[in-house]
Amino acid sequence: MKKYLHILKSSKLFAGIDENEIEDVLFCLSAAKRSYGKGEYIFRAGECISAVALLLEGNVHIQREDYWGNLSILNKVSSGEVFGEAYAVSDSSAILNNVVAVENSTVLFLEVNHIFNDCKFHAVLTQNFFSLLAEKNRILAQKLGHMSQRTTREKLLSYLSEQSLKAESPSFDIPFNRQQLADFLAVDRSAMSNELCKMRDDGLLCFNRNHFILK
Amino acid sequence: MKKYLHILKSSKLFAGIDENEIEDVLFCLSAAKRSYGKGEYIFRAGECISAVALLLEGNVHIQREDYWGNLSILNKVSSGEVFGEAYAVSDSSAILNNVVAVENSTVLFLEVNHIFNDCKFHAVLTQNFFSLLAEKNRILAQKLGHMSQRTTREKLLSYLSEQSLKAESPSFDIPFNRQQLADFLAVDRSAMSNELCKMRDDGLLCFNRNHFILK
DNA sequence: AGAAATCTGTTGTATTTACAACAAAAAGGA
DNA sequence: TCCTTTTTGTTGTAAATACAACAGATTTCT
Repeated sequence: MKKYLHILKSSKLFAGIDENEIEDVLFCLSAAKRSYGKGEYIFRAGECISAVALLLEGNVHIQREDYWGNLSILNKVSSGEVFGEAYAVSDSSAILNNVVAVENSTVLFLEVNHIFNDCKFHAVLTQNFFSLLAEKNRILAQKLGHMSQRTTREKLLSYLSEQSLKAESPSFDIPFNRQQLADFLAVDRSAMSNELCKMRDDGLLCFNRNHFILK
Repeated sequence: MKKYLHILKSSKLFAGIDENEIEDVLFCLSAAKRSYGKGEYIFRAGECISAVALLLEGNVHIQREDYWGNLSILNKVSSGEVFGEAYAVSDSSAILNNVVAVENSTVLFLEVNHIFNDCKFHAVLTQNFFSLLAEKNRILAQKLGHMSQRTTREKLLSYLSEQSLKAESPSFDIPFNRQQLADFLAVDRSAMSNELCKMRDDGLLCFNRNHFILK
């Protein structure tokens, strides 16, 4: 577990908690670690969960597959980030999406309802968890902003602008390849690829693989 | 304020709090009431807020308007429901969407960060607020599910199925007229209207105004 | 290095959607 | 009630997107 201390220390859930106290918190939250191979499912739609997941290592996608093999990617989770939080609290309903490891990943499960216990870290954990839920909320609202755009070009610009803003630079990498980006924005890959090139011809941006520069 | 006690009592934020204690809680949260006329803005994109809003009366839309007059409705809020919660907690960023009264409305503003104060209701308010944030989260994820559908027909079916499930009946009312539903699903109204009629012809459903029956 | 697999861009066609304009129906106000 | 406004459905055309198929480039694996 020591191996992952730096991840935990810098995760938003453990903000303000001293490094040598983290072990205590993990115990208090009945932490359990598990590893997943590439392509393995961590959660499946329909499940009910009582633990939030903190990604220690790897990358996972929150996604949905329909009968016809269409894939929609709701969100990408990188190491240090938390997922499942909205479905783990108290009386919640079943998960809506599958959660899949897109590469070998290690996950730490934390019994979220234990943070209401009267332990030493109660107050700070509660605050952190609040911020986490609120932030996830804002991320989802932002994604809805992209998805509400009517054309592929507008969706791309909306998404890329956000990424640029997040990177605080017109030059940045995105965490998706073309197929994943298309599944994330709910458009056809080849049509999207085509549109990207048109945007480049129009002088809006340039790109190479997953590196983009907005003009 | 007495006039609205039944709304407060049944709102999720005040769940588990006794009717005669509500006044105390309101005081603790520095409650402030304000009324808005139809079409008036309650919040504007870009603002930073420290109070959550609880709708006492009326209806509001969380929406965005772009340069060309296109409108996107993110969500509808009915009386008793809370909005702005993701942007009011501690260190949050600016609001992304406008919040507009679609009819005459009365709003109660509550200083959300006061629930961390050590008052008598601290624990239950915290729990309630957690559930609220988690639920809003799930609602947004569900809407993303609708918006990820590739065709207008699929979007409609996804949305209407959810409404039917929520009503626990194949027969139900939706809270939008055609234009609003189109703005909610980010499609063209006339094309959507057309698609609805085709779906009726295909025997998938029938409808009259905002009443629908799924087959 | 060489082979296999994956990723990206390109093109043409079919389908879907947006847009605009209008008519009918319903709701609201005087 | 009549008039006005709003809402909904309808149609045709233009534009955008999905779909399929393929070629070149890049990465991965042995």
